[in-house]
Amino acid sequence: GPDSGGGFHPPSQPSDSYYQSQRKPIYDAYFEKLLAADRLYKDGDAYRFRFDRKPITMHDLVCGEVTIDYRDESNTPDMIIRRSDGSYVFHFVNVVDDLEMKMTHVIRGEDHLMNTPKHLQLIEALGEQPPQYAHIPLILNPDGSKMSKRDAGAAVGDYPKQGFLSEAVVNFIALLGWSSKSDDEIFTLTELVDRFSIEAINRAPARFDFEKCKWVNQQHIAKISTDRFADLAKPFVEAENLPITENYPAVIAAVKEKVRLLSEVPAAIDFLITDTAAQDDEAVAKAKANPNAALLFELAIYFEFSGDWSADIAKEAISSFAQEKNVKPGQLMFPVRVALSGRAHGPDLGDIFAILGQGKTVKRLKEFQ
RNA sequence: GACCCGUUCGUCUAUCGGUUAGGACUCCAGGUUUUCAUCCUGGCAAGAAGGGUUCGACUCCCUUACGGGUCGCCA
Repeated sequence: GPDSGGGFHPPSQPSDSYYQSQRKPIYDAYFEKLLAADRLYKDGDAYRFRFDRKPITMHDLVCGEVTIDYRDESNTPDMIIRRSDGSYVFHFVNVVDDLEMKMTHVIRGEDHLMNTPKHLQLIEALGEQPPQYAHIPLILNPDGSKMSKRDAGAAVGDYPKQGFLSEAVVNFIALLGWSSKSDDEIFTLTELVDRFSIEAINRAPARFDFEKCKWVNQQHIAKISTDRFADLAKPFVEAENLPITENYPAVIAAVKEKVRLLSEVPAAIDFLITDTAAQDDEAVAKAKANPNAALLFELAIYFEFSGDWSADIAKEAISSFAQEKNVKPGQLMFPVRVALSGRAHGPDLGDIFAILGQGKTVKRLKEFQ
């Protein structure tokens, strides 16, 4: 339908003209009203609305009192409201729809601020009462330039694709130009609804900070259940052609607090579910240079003859083995981690032991030469 | 160009005439965690500039600079 809340859909979408054709009788009626009030005049086959030549003051909930002087005709030429082809322009259908729907508040981007006196004039000419307006600041690119539709972060549909949670995105965007006036920043949707107020919105445009957006996302991931996290992460895992094994729940639980984006999940778990995961060459080289790397084969044997197998048992085994060899367990853990995962960072070592199982743990330790 | 709106750490922000200008993200340094991460502590870092008003200004006023928005038979 007509866009009253910012430019999110492309111009001349078929649905728009279809929508307008359905509602044409309604628009025609309002058009007749203006015609009868002698506020319209022809310009070719189109119709222009004659503005009242006086200062128009709006009382914006965010911007406060703003006055535009319509006596200056050069800056405010009478506007077309009906095109030569009989269709109505945005300003007109927008006003009529808001009136018809009995809108009480119109909250939209600041790019519409200068349109508002036009709408106010239309509403006054129609003898109706205007809604309350709130014009919120626009969001800028990280470098301060204006954000256009193609810029990163502009399309809300891109966030899920990049691995953001919807509630995290809502939370982060709310923080752009608005503050709870407290030190709290992470809010669920209901908390946000509870705390948000138009009065607390700033007037200056804010820049989009991708890093903080990711941090907010991480905070929300930490808050959701492991089950929901597993469901949300699944499409990303499948997109990387990784199998959803029966130990997927355990695998996913091991990395829940380690990722900031859902899209980071595949790379965080691949070594747990396949044997062909890419390795971090730098970490591998560093681990091999570690003096304790020479002990890994022996540790593998030690593990191999351990009767039972669990995260705790394996950790215990490392401790006692380290004691035998007179090294600190902590120093043994880095090369073990790299031998098992191929990288320097990852899940808790106990989780890795448990998920990989005794066989794979022993095998990877032995092969790490 | 005209007309609107704006300007506090790199970024998001608190402050509604009197504060060592606070918090968050990022970064750095410690600490906890036998590992990774989390977490905790500390650190770096700000009132665009110039004039006023005032006992006193980030806060009020003016000018300049800079940024954003709007000036369509687009939405």
